[in-house]
Amino acid sequence: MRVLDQLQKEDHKIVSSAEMGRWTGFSSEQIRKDLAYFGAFGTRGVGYDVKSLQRRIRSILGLEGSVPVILVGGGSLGSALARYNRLHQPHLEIICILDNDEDVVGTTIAGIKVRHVREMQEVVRESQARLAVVAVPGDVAQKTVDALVKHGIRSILNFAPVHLQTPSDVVVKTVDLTSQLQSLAYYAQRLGERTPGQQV
Amino acid sequence: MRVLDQLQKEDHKIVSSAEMGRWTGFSSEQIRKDLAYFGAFGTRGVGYDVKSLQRRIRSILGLEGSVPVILVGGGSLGSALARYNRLHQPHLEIICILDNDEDVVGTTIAGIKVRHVREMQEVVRESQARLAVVAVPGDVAQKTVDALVKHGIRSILNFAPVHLQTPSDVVVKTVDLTSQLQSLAYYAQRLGERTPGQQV
DNA sequence: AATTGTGAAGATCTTCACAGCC
DNA sequence: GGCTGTGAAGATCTTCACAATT
Repeated sequence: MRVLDQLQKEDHKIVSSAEMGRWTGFSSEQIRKDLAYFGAFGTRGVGYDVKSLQRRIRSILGLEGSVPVILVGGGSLGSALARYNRLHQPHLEIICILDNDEDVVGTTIAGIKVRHVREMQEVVRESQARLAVVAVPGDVAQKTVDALVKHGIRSILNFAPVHLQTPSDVVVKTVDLTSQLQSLAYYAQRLGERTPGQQV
Repeated sequence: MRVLDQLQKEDHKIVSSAEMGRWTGFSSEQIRKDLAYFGAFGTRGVGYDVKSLQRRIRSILGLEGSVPVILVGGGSLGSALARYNRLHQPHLEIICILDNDEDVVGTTIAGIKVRHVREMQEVVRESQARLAVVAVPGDVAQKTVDALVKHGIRSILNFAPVHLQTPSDVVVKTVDLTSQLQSLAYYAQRLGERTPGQQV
């Protein structure tokens, strides 16, 4: 999606699986297999039409129209995410920030209203959001996620450093920044050793 | 590591692979296989000694003493990362922030000095850092990484939304927040379907 | 001539199941 | 009795290689 958006901006009409491979680090076969899984999108001997592929992937991802996202946690990480302007792209919209700190509730971060966590149910209902970003401390993350799931959230991007339990129809993706850095420390110490794949 | 630190804080002496599995979402076999790869750390019939396992993993990861980390990019994401206190844990230390904005250079973010990117070589040499975090705009990320590698950085945590080219002995881990959310949108739209694994 | 879409082969990762040890 | 460490089996993922198509 990212590569297609870029190519479209640069007015490229056609792109091959090999080119997409170069821009993403995947092999061309992998690109073709993954796209073919959802249908035949390309033209043999030619490649893929940038605009039409972009439209079809967007539709597969469910990124048509405006997709509402709820952000829970208005601390330093939460507000950075709210300000992170790449998240303010046409199809994803952080519609509300929920926090439990009365001093923050009522204010605005990056133009987004901060409301109290206790209004979660209302906010989910009003917005029909199915997607949430969790940026709360680890010790309240499970509780937060349980509440989100109860009110209808189906997918969660979690920045709290804990493994979350959810029903099998709710998808959680945890991004633990400290763990990421710690695992990179392993490679940083092993100087001189050369291994084939480097993008971890 | 995260789980072991927690268990140690709670004064647990012994932990089994099954318990670690519950805390991380991995199967107990997976935990045992992964640990066994580095040696026999447990005691049959008993489990793993929390403190000694913690020490051994810390040593394997190269997290003994203080590991210096350079952060490039003092924008909203960069400074949020600097302020993110879980990264200020005993063994990882962000020793410097590099930026190209003269207005930010010379200031301090979360107690960390901001210096100009042109001082990169000096900063790497002084600190002997091998680890860097890249939080710069996508269009300058490759250039930034090339410079970091040239000056001796071996592992990079990249938040720029681009695939980076590096020599095979340099490890890059890219965290593209927008892509993460976009892929979660896919699962959010598929209501009602139940699939076995949910932690993506 | 070029590039997709895809079976088949190959490689890798995960789970099973149990011997070995405390 | 309980839990680790690990070969073997099973499952999944990736690459190869080429027919199909423009």
